[in-house]
Amino acid sequence: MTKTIENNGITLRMAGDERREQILRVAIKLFSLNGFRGTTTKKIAEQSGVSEAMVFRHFATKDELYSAILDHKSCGIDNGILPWEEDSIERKAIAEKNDYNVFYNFALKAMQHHETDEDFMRLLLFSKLEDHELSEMFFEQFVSPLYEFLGSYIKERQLDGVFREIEPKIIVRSFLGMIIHHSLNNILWDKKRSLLDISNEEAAKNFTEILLNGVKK
Amino acid sequence: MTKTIENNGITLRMAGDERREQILRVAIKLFSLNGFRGTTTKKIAEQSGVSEAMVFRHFATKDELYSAILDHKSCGIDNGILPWEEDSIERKAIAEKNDYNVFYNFALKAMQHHETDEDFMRLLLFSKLEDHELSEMFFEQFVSPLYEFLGSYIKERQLDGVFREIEPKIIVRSFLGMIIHHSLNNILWDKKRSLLDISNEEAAKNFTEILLNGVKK
DNA sequence: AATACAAGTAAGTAAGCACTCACTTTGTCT
DNA sequence: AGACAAAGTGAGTGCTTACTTACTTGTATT
Repeated sequence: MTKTIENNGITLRMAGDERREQILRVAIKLFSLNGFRGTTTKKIAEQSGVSEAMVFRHFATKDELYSAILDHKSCGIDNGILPWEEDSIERKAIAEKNDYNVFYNFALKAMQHHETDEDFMRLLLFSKLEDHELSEMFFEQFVSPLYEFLGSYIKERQLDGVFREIEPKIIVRSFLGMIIHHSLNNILWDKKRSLLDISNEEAAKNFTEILLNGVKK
Repeated sequence: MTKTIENNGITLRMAGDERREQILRVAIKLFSLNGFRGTTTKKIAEQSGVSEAMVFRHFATKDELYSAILDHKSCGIDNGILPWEEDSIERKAIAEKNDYNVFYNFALKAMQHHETDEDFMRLLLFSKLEDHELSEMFFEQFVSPLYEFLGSYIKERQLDGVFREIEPKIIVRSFLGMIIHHSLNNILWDKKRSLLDISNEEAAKNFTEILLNGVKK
C-alpha cells in the first residue's frame, strides 16, 4: 500500500485510486467550464499536478475519461432511489395532500440543488450540444421518472376535484419550466442577477402560488 | 461585374459578396451544430464548395467569421424595433387590455419563432457556454427590453386592480420560463416529443390560462 | 539492504488545426 | 485581342492535439 506524502505542502506521490479520482474531479470541472472539445488532456494533467502520461495511465482515452464521469456523477440518484422519493418533507406533504408544501418543497430543493451543482448543469448542457451520452442518461433516469411522479400527484388531485382538468404533463412542464429557467438564468445568463434578484425561498413561494392558483378549481 | 455561372448544376464561380454570404450561412449552420471549437475552417470550406484559402480571403480569422454572424443574425431585431412592438395583434391586445390575447399571442409567436430558428437557439447556448459575445448582445438588446415590456403591462394591470400584487419581474420570469423551457425541450432534450407532444397553440393556451389564473385577483 | 512493483516523467509521434503564399483561372472592359 | 482585376487553388507553415514509449523514482515488504 502506498501512502500520500506531503512535502512543503506539495503533494509528491499519491496512491493510484486517489490520483484517479483527483484527475476525474479536475476533468469534471474543466469539461463543465470549457466542454469536451475545449478541454485538453494537457490542461487536465497540469491542474492535477501530474504529467499527461499519468492521465492516460488511468484513462485509456479522453473519451473514456468522459465516460467515467457517468459513473462518478450518478445524476443525484442514490442506487436507484430518486431524491424526491427519499425526501421526508416531500413524502409527508404528499401523504397529507398539502398541495402548497408538495410544490413549494420540490421547487426549493430543486433550486438549492442547482445552485450547489452548477458544474453539473453546464456539463448537461454541453453534453447535449456536443452530443455525448450524459444527457440521454439523465433524461431517462431522472427527467422521465420526474414527469411520472409529479404527473401522478396532479392526476390524483384532479380526481379529488381540486385541480382543473388540464393534461397533467402540461402542468408539470409549466412548473418545471419556471424552476429550471430560473436556475438557468441564475447560473448562466444573468449571474449578476441584474434582471431579477430573489432568494430561492421567494422564488419557490411565488412559482408555487402562481401554479396552484393557475390550476385550482 | 462578375456573374454567377452554372455548369451541370455545379456553381463554378461566384461574385465576391455572394460567396461571402454563402460561407457565412454555412458557418452559422456548422457553428450551431458543433459549436465554435467543434467547427473547422476546412469543413466550412468544403461545405461551401471552395478551398480553405477562400474562407480566409473573406474573413481574416475564424473569430472574425464568428463576429460576422452578429451582424447577419441581428437577433430578430429590425433596425431597433423589437418583434413584439411591431406585431399588430399584440398592440391591439395591449390597447384593449385583453390579458388573454396579450399573453397568448406573445407565447404563440415566441414558440413559432423558436421552432423556425432552432439554429439560433443552439447558437445562443453554445455562445454562452463557450463564452462568446453573441449571448451578451442578445441579452442586452432583446431579453432586457422584453422584461421591461411585459413587466410594465403587468404593473398596469396591477394598478387596474386586476392582477395580484406580485413583483412583475417574477411573473415575467414564470411565463418566459414556461415558454422557453418548452421550446428548449422540443428543440434540444426531447426532439421526439416522448414526454409531451402538443401543438404550439395548445401550449400557448395552457400556459396563458395557468399564468392568468395564477396572478388574477 | 535487496527486491519488486507501482507512481511518475521527458521526450517523443502522427494527425489535425488555423492560417499563408505563390500561383492559375475566369469574366469584363477597352 | 490584350490587359487587368477579381475569384479561386494546392501545397505548404508552424503550432497544438491526443496518445505512446522507454525510462526513472519512491516505498512497502522480505
